[in-house]
Amino acid sequence: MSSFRAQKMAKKKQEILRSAAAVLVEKGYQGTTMEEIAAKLLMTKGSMYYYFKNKDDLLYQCHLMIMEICLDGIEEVIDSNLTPVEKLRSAIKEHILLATSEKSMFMALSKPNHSFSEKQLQEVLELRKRYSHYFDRIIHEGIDKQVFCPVDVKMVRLIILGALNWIQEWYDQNGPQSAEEISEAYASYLLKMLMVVKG
Amino acid sequence: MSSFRAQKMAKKKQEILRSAAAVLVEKGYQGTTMEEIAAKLLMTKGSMYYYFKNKDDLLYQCHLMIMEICLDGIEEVIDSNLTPVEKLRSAIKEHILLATSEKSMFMALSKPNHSFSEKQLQEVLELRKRYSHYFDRIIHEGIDKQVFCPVDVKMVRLIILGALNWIQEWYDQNGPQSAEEISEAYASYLLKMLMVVKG
DNA sequence: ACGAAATTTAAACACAAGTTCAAAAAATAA
DNA sequence: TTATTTTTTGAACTTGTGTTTAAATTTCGT
Repeated sequence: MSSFRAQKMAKKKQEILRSAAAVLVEKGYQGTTMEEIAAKLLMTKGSMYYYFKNKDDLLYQCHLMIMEICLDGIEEVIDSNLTPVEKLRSAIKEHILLATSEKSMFMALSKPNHSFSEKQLQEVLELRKRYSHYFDRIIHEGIDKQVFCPVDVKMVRLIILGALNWIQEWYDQNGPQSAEEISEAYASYLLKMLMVVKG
Repeated sequence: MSSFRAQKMAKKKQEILRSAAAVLVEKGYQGTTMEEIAAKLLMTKGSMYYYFKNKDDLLYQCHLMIMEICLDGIEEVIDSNLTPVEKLRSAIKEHILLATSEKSMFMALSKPNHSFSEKQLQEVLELRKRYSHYFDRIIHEGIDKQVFCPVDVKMVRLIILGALNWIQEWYDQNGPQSAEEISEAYASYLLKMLMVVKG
């Protein structure tokens, strides 16, 4: 019955979340204003409160949405039949494409500064941990199959994700190199870090 | 004569800048308040204005100070007689030590969002470019001497600095691994990315 | 110790941004 | 069309924070 209404509301929520994500990534948590989020959609800030309890709630759900997209991407890679090398390459490329095009990543909530409730914070941290864990699994698999040399998995994962996440700091849509080129280069250089030296 | 007074004033400015840098790194630009900076020094926010024109001026000079420390560190490395490998290792370790102990890096002003004047912004960007350039020089030197394999220097530098800068997002003073251990690991893994494969 | 200069304070002000709300407008069902 | 429900609006309220300022306090040379 009212599923039509419900759908419409859900769609509007999505729009708002997308707009919020864009501002969030560009301006950071403190710099994101309800007004700017609304303005992008030709709405007034007051009407945001019809869809979300408050700013924190909005930005929290924004994080959930972003993380969900990321997780969907890497889970597809994990479940594929690719070799560890190709899995890692895919995961890296996927991450970069998301970070540059979709322009949203877990960056904004880097440090747990926000006024998120403890429950919200734990949820976001949990999703992030799950994402990191998938990278660890790929690396482990590679080591087991002896296509990657034995390394401190956590350290290498931190290096990789650090390098990837930093891209948003300098990436420019109109810059000389496309996201595609960047991701190719990043994947090959980062993989080299893990390659066994064939004598 | 009054150089005593001047010195005292300079010292106080330094203290304020240090306090500001700490808050800045932790809270980000928008999250940094004059009150918090002052509170750390048992001062009132009003007295900050005796030393700095306004918040922007303070945070701008804060950036200059941070960049100067970074540049001093890497210039010492550049001018040394170390091999390219050791130079890069030193630069990486120096950067990590600064980022974790001194806890200040160019992070905070990542994207040019702020209300900095155009002149201030250009100055900060210029210093940052200089810092990046030193890394490029080391990598180039290694390639020329054939201890590093030929790579896209800019890309590799972005990967390295990205990985390093991201450390502040997760580093915890009381965590299991010391900054020293982290820097050792990072240096060795990142260098592997550049090593020529000896057949 | 005295007076001038330097420094700090606390209160006041301005303004931006999150939030609330009653009324208006739009959408929908009858 | 009319009545009811949903959605949007715009203004008002609140709070936090940057900034100013006059007065109080401290510092320091003589």
